[in-house]
Amino acid sequence: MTADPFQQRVIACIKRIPKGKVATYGLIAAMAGNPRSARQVVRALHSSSAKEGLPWQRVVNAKGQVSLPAGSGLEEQTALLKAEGVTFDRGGRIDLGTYLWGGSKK
DNA sequence: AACCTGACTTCGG
DNA sequence: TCCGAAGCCAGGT
Repeated sequence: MTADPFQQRVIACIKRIPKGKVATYGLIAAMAGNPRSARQVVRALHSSSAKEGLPWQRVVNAKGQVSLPAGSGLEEQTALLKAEGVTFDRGGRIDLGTYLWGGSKK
C-alpha cells in the first residue's frame, strides 16, 4: 500500500464533501496539493473507494458531468446524487455554480 | 527499465 | 457551446 500523503489527502477531502454537493477531480487534486494530478485522484479513488467507503459518486469532472460509462454504475451514481438534492440538466450535467463544493473546510 | 493506459484539465478553433 | 489536441502523473503490463 502506498503511504503517499497526496492519496491520503484525496481520501480525506472526499470524505469531507457535504451531502448535496459535488467536487471536481481538479479541485480535489488542488486541495490535496497537486493540481496537475487530477488523474491520480481517480486512481486514489479506485484504490480506496470501496475500502474507505468513499462517496465517489460526488466526484465529477470539470464539465460538471459524471465521467463513468453507462453500465458501470453511472445510473446508480446519478440516482444517488438526485436523492441528495442535486439536479441534472438536459445533458446530464450538474449545475456547478450551485452544487460545486467550495472546499472551504480545507 | 520502457511503453501504454486512464472515472482529467486546459487551451484553441 | 461543442470538438479536438497537448500536457501531466502514477500505476500496470
